[in-house]
Amino acid sequence: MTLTDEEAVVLDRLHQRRRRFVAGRDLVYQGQAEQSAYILCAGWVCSYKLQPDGSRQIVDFQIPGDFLGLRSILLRTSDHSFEPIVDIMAAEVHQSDLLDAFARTPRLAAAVLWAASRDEAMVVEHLVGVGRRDAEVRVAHFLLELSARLALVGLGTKAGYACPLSQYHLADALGLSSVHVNRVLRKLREQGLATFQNGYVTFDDHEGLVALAEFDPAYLDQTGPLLA
Amino acid sequence: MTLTDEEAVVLDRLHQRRRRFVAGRDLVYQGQAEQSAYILCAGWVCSYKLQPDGSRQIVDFQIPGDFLGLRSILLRTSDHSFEPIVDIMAAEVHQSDLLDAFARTPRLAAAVLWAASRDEAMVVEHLVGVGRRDAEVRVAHFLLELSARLALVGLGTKAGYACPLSQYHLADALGLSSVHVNRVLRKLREQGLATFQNGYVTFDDHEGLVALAEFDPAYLDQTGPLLA
DNA sequence: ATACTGCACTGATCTAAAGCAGTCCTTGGG
DNA sequence: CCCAAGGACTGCTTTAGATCAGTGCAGTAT
Repeated sequence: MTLTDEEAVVLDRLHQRRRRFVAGRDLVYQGQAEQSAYILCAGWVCSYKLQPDGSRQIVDFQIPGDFLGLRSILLRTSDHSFEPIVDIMAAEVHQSDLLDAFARTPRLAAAVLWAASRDEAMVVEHLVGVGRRDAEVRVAHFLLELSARLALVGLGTKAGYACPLSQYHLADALGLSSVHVNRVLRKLREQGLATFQNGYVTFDDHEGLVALAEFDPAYLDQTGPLLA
Repeated sequence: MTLTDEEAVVLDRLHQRRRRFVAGRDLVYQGQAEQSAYILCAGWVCSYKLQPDGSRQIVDFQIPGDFLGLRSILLRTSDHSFEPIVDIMAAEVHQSDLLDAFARTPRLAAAVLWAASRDEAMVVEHLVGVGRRDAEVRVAHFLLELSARLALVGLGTKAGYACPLSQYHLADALGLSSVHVNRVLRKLREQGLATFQNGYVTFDDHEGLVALAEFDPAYLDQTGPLLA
């Protein structure tokens, strides 16, 4: 899909208003003005849902380039919260900006919604995986998943990548206790498959890990939108 | 969002070509012509994903009125399969029809994608629940969820509803073994909360069940699209 | 130099749910 | 009428992972 001039202009305008946020404090609280989304420029964010029982399920991680909170301004079901994992930089997008842009360029609207739908599909993929695999496979798969996503934006290789997540983040994302995550990581390390330490993930045996996780390397081939 | 005449016409044209399918045999195999979606007119369908280990995760159930396979023709990631649970009637929608409709009426495209995104959000909701709750709460919640959806299309009340699902379906949807589903159903029955038997779900104590499941009755308030 | 805090890490115990193995009951076909 | 097949149902055993209750260690504040 190639953009018309007008679409390009509209799209560009969305990238104004950069702001920084500090790690740990939820985005909504910081960016109080209720109805905004963000485009993440630098840093990591996680989107999560609190369960009635107090535990939280991390639904997805956002890395630089990802859209963030799109759904919450489109369907005002303020379903998730967002926590910056490190200090981040993000471009703020007001609801009015977006709706405005959509009204003017419906093709753009379709494209954005398409992208949103695709992301959602990946989340489903992830959650399905979480439900069925056992802890070790889950962790292995997760590390590979992240690796693939990061590689797309040039933030990692087959050897490893920088990763600011704590074991608690892993636990909340994978539906495990942090204790168990720790044990599983040790096991992966002892088996010489992967090392998760000091903010860095190292693939000691990428092949072996892929095999263990039954990871499909075609995982996120970016087939562009059909809405040409 | 009110439709223009053209949009109405285009939308109408999608409802041609009704077909029937028999229970148990996958839709894709029956409707071989690879790129079609369906609008379900009568009957129940489940969409599922096979896991590498052979088990399957039922991701969602479709009831009359639901769109079906939308994603597979929009993002050609043929991610799910569809199995009719009973004999069904569905309107076939070819990929070309839809893309055609979208090109002609972008606002319609946005609306449809919006709906798709909303459905997806509900799936996420469901899967998150599956990951965290224990078996009893999971089953209770599921029965209520279904009830709410069915009530919207006039197929059930607070007293109960007709439900063609087997205990195996429940198991695959909730990520439990059928054995365990059976036990949990017995427990719910013995506690006088709900009865799942002979193709019928009866809420013996709706209040109590809602309490047990921590079910949010505002669950699926249909907030319309903002894309007016 | 000392306390406090957050993260990584460990061992021991407990439990929800899986897996196994089988019965009963209904339905439909030969 | 008998047999086969699928769904519902049960008891027993096993296991993955949670929970509890810590230790060790770095970084920062006092």
